[in-house]
Amino acid sequence: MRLVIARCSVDYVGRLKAHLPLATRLLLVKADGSVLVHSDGGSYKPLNWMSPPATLRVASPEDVDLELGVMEQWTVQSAKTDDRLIINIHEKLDESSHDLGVDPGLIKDGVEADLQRLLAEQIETLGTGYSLIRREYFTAIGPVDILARDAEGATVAIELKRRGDIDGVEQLTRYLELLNRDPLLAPVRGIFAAQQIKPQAKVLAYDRGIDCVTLDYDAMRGVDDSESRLF
Amino acid sequence: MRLVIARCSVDYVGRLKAHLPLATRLLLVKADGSVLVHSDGGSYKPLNWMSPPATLRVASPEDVDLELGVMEQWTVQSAKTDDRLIINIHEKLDESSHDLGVDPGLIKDGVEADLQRLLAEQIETLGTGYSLIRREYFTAIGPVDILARDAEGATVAIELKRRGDIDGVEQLTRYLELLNRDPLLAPVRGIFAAQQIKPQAKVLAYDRGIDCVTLDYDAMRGVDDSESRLF
DNA sequence: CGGTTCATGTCGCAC
DNA sequence: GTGCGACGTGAACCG
Repeated sequence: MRLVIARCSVDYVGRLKAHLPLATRLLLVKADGSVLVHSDGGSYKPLNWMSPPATLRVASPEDVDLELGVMEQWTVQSAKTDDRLIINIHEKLDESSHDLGVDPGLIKDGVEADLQRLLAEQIETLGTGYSLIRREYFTAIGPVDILARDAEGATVAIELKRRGDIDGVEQLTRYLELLNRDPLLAPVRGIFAAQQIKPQAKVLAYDRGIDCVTLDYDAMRGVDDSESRLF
Repeated sequence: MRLVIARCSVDYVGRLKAHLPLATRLLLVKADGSVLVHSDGGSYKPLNWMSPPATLRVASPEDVDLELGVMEQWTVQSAKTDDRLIINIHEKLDESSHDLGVDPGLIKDGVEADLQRLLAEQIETLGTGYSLIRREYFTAIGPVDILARDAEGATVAIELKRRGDIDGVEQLTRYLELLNRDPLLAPVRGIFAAQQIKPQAKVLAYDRGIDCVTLDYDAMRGVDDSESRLF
């Protein structure tokens, strides 16, 4: 990993065009040729960047650029697409290089997959008498997160989200339309389950006869035995 | 901006939990208190991070951590939420600090707004005799990108995307349903216009009587006079 | 390799 | 501040 603090301007040409005027920034060159241009604010997203795999070519500036004060020109070329990043360096304020080795990677807990596993194990959270048919019930247009049976024996399709948005309701609607064409399953009800559900997603859901359920992940994990996987 | 190369382990607790085992990484502390943990690979997304506003507190490790080899413990606390990042530093390999100043920011060209402006100016791209009614035609469920009239005088609702996906078709469908309830406008046709349209989005669109149009941004910009805004 | 869906999405704009 | 949609979305998973 190479770190350069430099006064530079940056141009990106690819899926769109973008330009960064002359200013002091951090240039981060990773081992795979990717480059990140960071300012001292914003969040984790760089001002501009090139994704790996890419190659960095360093060149002396053309005369016209030289006169504008460019001391070095970097061209970062994507190996797969014709995306290109051009960095005109006017002044290098600091530079260092470090060997970091391969990272063991991130371990996560609490993503949708965890939520799905917990809800499948605790399907009675939705109501007394509910039983699981199966997770990831496959249809022609994609898998339904959970298929269950309610106390009356009716089939229930459950769409699960961490954050319940209008998209999720549309998705569940498409599944329900398809599932209800199957005489062995029909009639199929829908439940939209999420940790948070946006008001208008709720409105749309109820308008289509879909029930909404807000899930408490911590409570559900508390019930589960294997709660302490991470620590 | 502060840069530290350190052997460290990282734990995040917030919307989910995440853990990074001990390894050598770059720790980047920005002026607004945000922290980025980068490895020497992956892409521009850090392995872990804390978004601003946040505060970094440096503490001596507890005895139990000290015995495990921790020389310094960073706690990065989000100012708005109770998200927290804990970085156990075992060894600092390098450290530097730089004053970057405020960045003038990124200038973009070629995003959906540019596409919309160009299509509105060149509405005849869609067919002879087309005329613009207005951009961002407001409805109760949101603005229709472009409302136009075709050669026969029929109203046309145009949904514009850079990448045409199934979502866009759903969105346009909702608009059409609503617009067709208005006797002054009905009947309203739909056109789904994008730089690229996915095959199944096309299938869904045609199934609903929506036409698809693929747009050539470079050609449209070429027609436009004010092509050289960026360079 | 393409298709689909999730995300600690982030970001910017309009209300 | 909040809601909403675009994004060079990126990243993971699955065929």
